[in-house]
Parts: sequence; C-alpha cells; structure tokens
Amino acid sequence: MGGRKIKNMEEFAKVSEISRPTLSKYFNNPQSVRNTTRTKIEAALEEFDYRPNIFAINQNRKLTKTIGILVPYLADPFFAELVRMIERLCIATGYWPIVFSAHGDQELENNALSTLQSLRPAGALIAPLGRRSDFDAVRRFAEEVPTVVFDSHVDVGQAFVGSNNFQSIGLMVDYLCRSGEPPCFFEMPPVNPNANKRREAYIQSMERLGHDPKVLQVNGSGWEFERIGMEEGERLIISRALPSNTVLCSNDRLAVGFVAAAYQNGLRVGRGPGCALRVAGHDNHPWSQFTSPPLTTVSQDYTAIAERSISILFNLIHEGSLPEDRQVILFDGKLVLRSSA
Amino acid sequence: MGGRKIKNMEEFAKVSEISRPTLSKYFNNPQSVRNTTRTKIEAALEEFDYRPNIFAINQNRKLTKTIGILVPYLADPFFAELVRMIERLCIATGYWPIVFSAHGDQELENNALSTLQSLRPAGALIAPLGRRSDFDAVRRFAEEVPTVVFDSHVDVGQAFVGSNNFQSIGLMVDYLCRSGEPPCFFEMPPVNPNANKRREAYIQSMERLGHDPKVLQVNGSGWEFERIGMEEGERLIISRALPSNTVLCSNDRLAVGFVAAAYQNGLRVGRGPGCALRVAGHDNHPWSQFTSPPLTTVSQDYTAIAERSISILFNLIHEGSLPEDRQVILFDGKLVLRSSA
DNA sequence: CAGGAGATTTTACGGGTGTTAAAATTTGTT
DNA sequence: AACAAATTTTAACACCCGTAAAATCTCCTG
Repeated sequence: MGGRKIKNMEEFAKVSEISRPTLSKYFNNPQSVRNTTRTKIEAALEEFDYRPNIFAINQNRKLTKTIGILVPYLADPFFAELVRMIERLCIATGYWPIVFSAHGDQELENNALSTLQSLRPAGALIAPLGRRSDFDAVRRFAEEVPTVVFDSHVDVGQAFVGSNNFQSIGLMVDYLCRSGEPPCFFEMPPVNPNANKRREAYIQSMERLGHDPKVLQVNGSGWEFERIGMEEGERLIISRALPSNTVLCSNDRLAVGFVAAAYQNGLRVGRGPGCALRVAGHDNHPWSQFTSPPLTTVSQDYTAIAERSISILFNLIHEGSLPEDRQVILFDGKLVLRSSA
Repeated sequence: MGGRKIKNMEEFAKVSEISRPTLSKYFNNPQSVRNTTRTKIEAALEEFDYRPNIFAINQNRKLTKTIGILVPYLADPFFAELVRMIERLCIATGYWPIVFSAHGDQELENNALSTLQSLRPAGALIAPLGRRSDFDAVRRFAEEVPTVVFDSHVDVGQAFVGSNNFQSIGLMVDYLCRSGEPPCFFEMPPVNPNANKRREAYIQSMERLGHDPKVLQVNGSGWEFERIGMEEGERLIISRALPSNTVLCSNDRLAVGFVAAAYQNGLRVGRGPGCALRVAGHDNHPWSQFTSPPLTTVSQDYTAIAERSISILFNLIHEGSLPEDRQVILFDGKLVLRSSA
C-alpha cells in the first residue's frame, strides 16, 4: 500500500496481471480463488493503493453487505453500548454496519427507514421508537428488508429479541418485598412497549404477593429520563407523596435521577440502618454502578441480546425468511445487588 | 406516497411526464428547475413511491452528499451528544451523515477511515483517537478528503475545532484556589492530546498562582474512565495518598467514578461544612448533574463546537480548501458551579 | 503422458444515474 | 406578434463493477 493510486478495477487488473472477473471474485470472497492467484493479488495490493468502489459494488448485487441499525436514541448509553457490540459483530463477519438514530422523533425515524431502505441492506436490526413510531412505515420497511426487532417490541419483522420484563420485574419485586417494605413503582414516560410491560409486570407481581400495587405517574415526556427522575423525584419527596420507602424505578436512568434527588434532599438511600429510602432500577445501565450509593438493579444481558439479534439476522439473510413462525426471544434478567436497595 | 412502486428514474420520468435529465437536476437541487416543473414533479412524488438509488447517484458524482463522522468512542456520552447534534445539522442541510466509531482501537479507526474514504464523502468531521492513532493514516485521509478535526487536536485537516483547555482549566484552578485548598490533579489515561494539554494547563495555572502542582498519575488505560476513576479513587482514598482535600479531575467521567468512590468510603464531598473533599470535573458531561453531590465542572460548549465544525466544513466543501491558513478554533469553557466543589 | 476437473480469461451485457450537446419548446419582453 | 432568453427534451455516452457464457489454461490423478 501507499503506492501508486489505482482508479478502478480495470486498471488494477492491468497492474496485477489478473483478469477483472477474477478480481471481482476475490473481493467478494478471497477464498474463492486459487492460492497462487490470491498471493499474486495480495502482493499487488501491497504495492498499489486500490479499493473497489463501494457504490458500484452495491449497485448490482442483489445481496448487499450492508447491515442497517436503527435505534431510537443513540445518546442513551443503553443503546450506545448495544450498538457498539452489534457493530463489532458485523465487522467481524465482513458486513458493513451503518447506524441511524431517530433522536426520539417520528419524522427522523421515518427518514432513517427510508434512507436505509434505499441502501438495499442485506438486513436490518431496529429498535423502533414504539408508541411514537409510524407503525405502518415500520411495517412496510420490515416487509421489504429482512428485519430483526430488538428492545422495543413492535409486532413487525421476522423476529424479536429483548428481555423478559415479566420475569425481571418479578424478580426485583420479589426481592424487594422479602427484604423490606413492598415497593411503589416509579414509571418512565410511556415512550415504548417496555414502559407499559414493566408497569403491568409490577402490578401483577405485587398482586401475586398479596400487596397493593402503587404506581406513581410521571409528569414529563421525552428521553431525558435522568432529568425527569430528578425533578419528579424531588417533587414527590418534598410533597411527601411517596407511598412506600421503597421505590422501584422502571429503568436505571430514571433511578439515577431519583437517587440524585434523594441525596439533594437529605434522604439517605440504601438498605442499612439510618437509610430513609430504598431505590432500585432496571437494566444495569453502564452508569448504574456509579451512583451514590451504587444502584441495585436487574441486568439486561447486553451481550446475549446483541449476539442473538445478529445471529438470527444472519440466519435470515443466508437462509431466506421464515414468515410462518415469527421468533420471539426474551432473555431473563439477573438481579444485581448493590447497596441502594 | 404509498402509491405504485417505481423502479428507476426512467420509469418515474414516464409517469411524471418529465424528462429524466430534468428529474436528475431536480433531485440534485429542487430550486434549479422551473416552478411549474417542480410542482409537477412533486405532485408525482406524492402519488408514486420513488427515491433515486443512492449507489447509482454516487457512482458518477465527484462531490457526494455524504458527510463522514468519526469518533473514537461512541458509547462515551460526550461524543454521543456531539454526534447527535452534528447529525441533525447535516440532515437539516440536506447532507447524509454517516457515523463511524473507532471503539478505542487503532485498527478499527484505520478501517473506518479507509471505508469512509472509499465512500468519497464531500467532507469529514473526525475526532481521532489521538495517541493511539496511526498518524500517517489520518494524515493521508485528510489530504484526500476535506476534513475538520474536532475535540482531539491532531495536526491534520483544514481546521480544528475544540475547547481551550488552558482557559478552562485555568478558570477552574482559579476558582478552586480562591475558594479553598489548591487542588491536586487527577489525570485521565493519556489517550489523546486533551489529556496532556489539561495536565500542562493545570501545572501552569498552579505555578501562576504560586502553588505547588500535584499530579496524580493514573493506573489504567482505555476508555472506561468511570471505572478507573472509582478504582483509582478508592486506592488513593484508602491509602490516604491524596495530597489535597480538593481534587480536580481531568474530565467528568473520571470525576463521576471518583465521587462514587468517595461516597462508598464515607467521605462527604462538597464545599459546605462537614465535607471532607471537594471534587471538580471538566466537560459538563450529560451525567455530571446527576452525581451526588452534583458536580462542579467546566462546560464545553457542545452546541458551538458542533455548529462551528459543520459550518467550517460546509465552507470548505463549497469554496474549496484553503491550505495556507489552517484554522484553529478554541471555545472557552464556562464555570458550572454545583455543589461538589 | 493422457485425461479431466476446476480455475482463469475473454467477451459482453446490465444496472441506475450523472452529464453533455444539440435540438425543441416554453416563457417573458417589447 | 416577434424575438431573445431560459428551460426542457432527446440522444448518447460515462461511471465502475457484477455476472454470465464460452474458451482456455492449470494442476492433479492414474
């Protein structure tokens, strides 16, 4: 590399003394040409600076090497982390991941889907906005592109991979009830199906244990959960409106804000003596171990979600779609005991 | 939209009764065709489902509508937030942002640069890894593609946009010195030029004020700053190795970890009576307001950095490069007083 | 050394849009 | 109504690579 720049494959064929169709084969799959040929090509690649033009490549292929990834909000560390893993898995398999974020906005989600579709990706991994999504647009997209939905369960695509909210919330409610006062539930804004599922799961778990469920409605919308958690938390604390000394937040970002509010209002959070409040979260967000005190939560299995989503998608791509039995994969959460509850 | 699907521009030309070259002109710039023609085209677009094929479009154009964005670590909320803003600005201007993350890894950074280059982007906005970067690779890239460097000042590209570490660290050191014990400096791993600049700035500011600078070397590398801040913080606290009751962390993520460590070891952080430690950060990370106590820090002007980077890049793209005078734009930080220091 | 399977070369076309030049049409002006 | 200017149409080539078919070459086996 670093040598003379080569304009196109034709020119590279000349300098490498290999015919263009063979080169084309090589770039599609280096293993598909004879050893001696491969060595010759790779020697030429060392000497000359050439890469096939991505646009021309994709123009003719029916099966692109592109994988579209769409998340509702990339600045959320949960998605940032998941995307990070998914990207690496794609790259490792020779695919080209391309990431879109809806920034919490329906129009941007539709734009992203539309742009993505015009890229003719081999497949897509999407976490729709949920309630804010243009359902028909998402459905139309998933009809054209092999699609795996993750995190936010919208009923489109060939598969869904996410976490089992009923199991994980149940786990946490069980723990909180047997270790102290039954929790009230601090809801996140109903931005997606998880929000509702988790509330349902809380209510169901509490009733199963013979307790009275107490759901705290949240004022506020959007994706700035920490801010909402802090502001609403402060309001609840100051107005003494908390129906229990144990608060289960429907996700960690909300809990991060809530813990901050408690600290600032002089309420000591934790399960030891002298603590006024227990706070628990859900997701095991990257930040949750750095709150004061560290947050007790239920972990979502990031690695498993990323790996399974990708593996199902690759299956879909290579074997064609299986529309008869849409797969729904739910991973169980694990209790992560820290000192906040 | 939602109507019959159209395969290509030829077909769309037929149904819209507009010739293909005119359509091509329209899609490049809707203003470039006559009003009556534009209305006719847009009426047809309402009725039929057609989008020009991205690959075919870019195959012939020398100037793509693609803007490459490369960051060292997308899961870092600082970059996530910046990317979020930059993306929106690109989209608003009719460009197509495409985001790459180096995931902290040189090889992946090189791959990203290489892939990006083969996309023939109109321009690129890159925040190089810094010390870990393959400098020659970055330079070669910037020689071919109009490039604005941001955040991490590597001496390539036509401009740099970042923050003025000397001013901002100076501001914080001044504040800390006049309000209490002069700070020691808790360093982040030297992953990029900012790390070194900030240390220099700290030393210089302390000397200017006649104090003895005390830099705490950090054990650990990589981008998991919170973890490092917590582990190293704990080590320093337990071994009573802190040379001052005031700790200036070279960025907020480190401080987030440090504050957590202080809490867990029973040290009350803050500037009031009864506090054992003052902790300050740098960047005004999205999380910094949710630590306990909320973090005193210096804000980087996210909006300004995003907007200026983009505006310089668009200038570059439209007017051609100006290699004689490489611009270096440094934004001043603003003191954000919260209760941690 | 002959035979044959498998790989490579040659030749040629296709894909969807950019782009250009010349011809035709429309628009706006006097 | 006539004419200049602006726009659109027509026709054709370019871009770079995928892909297919037929011809040729390589290399291994027996």
